[in-house]
Amino acid sequence: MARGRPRQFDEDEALTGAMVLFWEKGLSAASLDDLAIAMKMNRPSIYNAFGNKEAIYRRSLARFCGQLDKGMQETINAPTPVQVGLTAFFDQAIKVYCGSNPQMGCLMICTAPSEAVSNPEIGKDLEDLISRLDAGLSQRLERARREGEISDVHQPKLTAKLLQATLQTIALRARTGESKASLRKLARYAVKTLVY
Amino acid sequence: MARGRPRQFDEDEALTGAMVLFWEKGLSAASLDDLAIAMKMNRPSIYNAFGNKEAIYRRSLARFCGQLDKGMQETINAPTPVQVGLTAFFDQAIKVYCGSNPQMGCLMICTAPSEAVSNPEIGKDLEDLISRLDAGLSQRLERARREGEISDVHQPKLTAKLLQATLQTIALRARTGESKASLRKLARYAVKTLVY
DNA sequence: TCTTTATTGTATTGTTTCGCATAAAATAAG
DNA sequence: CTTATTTTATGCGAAACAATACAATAAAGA
Repeated sequence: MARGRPRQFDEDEALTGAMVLFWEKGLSAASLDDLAIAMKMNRPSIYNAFGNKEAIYRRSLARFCGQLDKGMQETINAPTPVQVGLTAFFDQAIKVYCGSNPQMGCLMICTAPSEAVSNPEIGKDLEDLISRLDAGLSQRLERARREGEISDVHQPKLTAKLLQATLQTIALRARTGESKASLRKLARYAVKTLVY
Repeated sequence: MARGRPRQFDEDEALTGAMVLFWEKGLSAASLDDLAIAMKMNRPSIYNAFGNKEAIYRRSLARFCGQLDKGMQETINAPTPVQVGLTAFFDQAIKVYCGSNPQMGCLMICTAPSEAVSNPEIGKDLEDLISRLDAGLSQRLERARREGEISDVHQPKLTAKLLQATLQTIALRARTGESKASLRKLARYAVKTLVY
């Protein structure tokens, strides 16, 4: 098997390169030449292997959000108090948002909205991520309430949205260069204020 | 005075048209042809009167944020209880974010972040708006605390950031088509939960 | 009326863009 | 060794792009 000429690029590495490019520039401002450099491929190979720019962008989104969602499920559903799990989740996100190159924030929150109106599929991708995070957070809060970990006054679905709001402001503030320390402080205050 | 040939375009109307275009598409995805149509001008006149695309985008940001900031100062500093002022501020923002054409959200929050890394001046514009809103909200909360309107447990600067987080999530959710009713419910819950 | 000043519209600049056609290269199967 | 299959690399071409040159136009001032 593997009939023809073997591939010279590593699919995973190429997609990672694409993701980093889009993370920095968004979809519209990234050219195919940028993309070819970032993926270490030439344009025809890109089209052959992955399709056009938009397809690769959406695939980058999917990969990024998959990791984010999975990270959330793991940290907030770990066998720890709900506040500990949430704090761990925020800390993890802050690490990604202020990662290697600071000023990055969240690929989805910082680059998809500007495309979302003229490209409804990207709008749907954004909506889906928001819904999934709402649902995951809300379920964890409901369980915490059932198990008597938090007060009855909470409306889990709305508190979940405020926790996601915290995540989003962290993403946006990271993009403007706010420090990890400041963002961690904000995250801890949010958990303390919203979940008790 | 007004020496030469009179202008055929209305400066204010042209800038409004440009703002609406950028609000929908962001900076990079909007072409000069789009801009010429939106501003009802031809390209040379645009350059002559306003400079290049980026300059017009940043001017649109400034105008939009000026209105937002002014609206906030007026509503939250009105002679009403702090919760009432905050609710009015959110309601006003929701009206703008879900205005004429729904799915718009906030010009700054939804379009500037994607440009902020490759264009530091836009990053600065974003940072400045966030700072101004933080400051305005924080000052109002401090006054409320001094005047015994809210509890001593609050840290005004951090609570202000969570209120802005609420504003930002409203902007992002509006961009994905979430309904006014749902956003208003979220805003009311945020005020109730964060400011007491 | 003639000059000066400013805006308009046409037309064109050179560049960048995307997507693809084509041929060479490299491997597996027959 | 030959054929079939797949990826690579050069590079093309049409379209879109940002930005400007230039002449025509329209008003104010002298």
